Amino acid sequence: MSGKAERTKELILDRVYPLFSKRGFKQVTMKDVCEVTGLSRGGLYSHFAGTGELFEALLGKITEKDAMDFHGEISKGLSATEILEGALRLMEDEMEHPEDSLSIAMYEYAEVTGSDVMEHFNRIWEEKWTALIRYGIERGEFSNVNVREVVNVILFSYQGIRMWSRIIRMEPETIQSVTGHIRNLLIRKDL
Amino acid sequence: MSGKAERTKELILDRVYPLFSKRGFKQVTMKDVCEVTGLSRGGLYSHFAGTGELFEALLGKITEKDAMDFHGEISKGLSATEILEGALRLMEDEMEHPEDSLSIAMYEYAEVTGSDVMEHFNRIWEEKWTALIRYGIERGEFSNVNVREVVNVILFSYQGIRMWSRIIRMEPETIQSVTGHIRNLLIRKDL
DNA sequence: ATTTAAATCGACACAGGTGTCGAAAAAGGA
DNA sequence: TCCTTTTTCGACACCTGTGTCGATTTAAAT
Repeated sequence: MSGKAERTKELILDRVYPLFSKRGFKQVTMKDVCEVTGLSRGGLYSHFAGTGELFEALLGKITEKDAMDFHGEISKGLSATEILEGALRLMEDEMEHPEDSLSIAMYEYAEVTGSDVMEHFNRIWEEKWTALIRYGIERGEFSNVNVREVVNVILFSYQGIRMWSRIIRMEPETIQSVTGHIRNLLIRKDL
Repeated sequence: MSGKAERTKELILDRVYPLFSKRGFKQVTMKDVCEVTGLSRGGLYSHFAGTGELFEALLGKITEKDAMDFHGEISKGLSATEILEGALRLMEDEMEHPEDSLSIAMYEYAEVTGSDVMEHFNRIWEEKWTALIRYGIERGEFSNVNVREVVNVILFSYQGIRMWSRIIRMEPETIQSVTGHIRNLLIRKDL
């Protein structure tokens, strides 16, 4: 009788996503999960040992769809500038709608459990941006910037905005002024 | 008998600073405060109604010493470059020792209570950096950058690093690569 | 030294979360 | 249909924090 259990697990994971994306990790209790799934405490615990295990399972399910795939896009013959524009648009979307993303929950999860999920994700994004900028410089589309510096600035201002948009009112222009800066840094104007 | 109460309040505020700076806001309980002050629950509550009020009092006491006073420094006849170097060093120090600062606690406090402390502080720093950069441009020391863009990048990457250094291992060079970028952005090399 | 008001104590009731367990219900193979 | 195994239920005991309050101690004015 394995079918039922699997289906229930799927149901739980589906229902629980908005909970974590909107509230973060710490603010989600098993009681909330009960309400949103219609299951009882006992029913829940026979699938997941707690919110930690639940969130890990959710992460495992989500991680696969990887939003920004430079290498794939490069091989599709896109220019560095085109890829950059796509990436910046993605960043803007996520920064303007932080409630749809698990980033904050991941941050809190890492904070609470000491897990290294964030180091993992951070490294992935670092590598991707590094690859993109190198590619753009090689092709002569981008200025010859210090790659390490610019990558760090991109990643940290991105993360800074994400965290801060939770607690201070953030105008879209503020976000766009940062992505605009990145664009100006990279794209050569002397062509 | 007003003297005693005042002294006890001072004692509490002194003892409680490291608690908030090291653990943030949410992770500090009245029990912790009891331990660190030697007072009992009742004794504490007759001074502060809870960790919220306690933290607010701490903020009020701290706010006065304002680390970065551009206008004062400008009137002392310092060059924009000198002020910038001082500010960057301050940023580096705080980013390398986040456990000595109340920033994280303030962030969490704002998150939990919906208070606008952070908006306030954010605006202050925004104004100060704006003033500094304009000053540097006027004096011909800084490049003619887009002020708004650069100020936002500075503030957000600063805040991003501060948040993230809590959960991922952060090399000093990483931090320096960001302050280095700011320096390169601003200081003219064509002189 | 006495008195009075302020400051402190610590036991208490409460709130909201956790994880458990035996009993009940549902699923699906025979 | 019946019987076994899986799944689900919800009451339970526990934990950790909160804020309160009458009793007690301490400070300082007279």
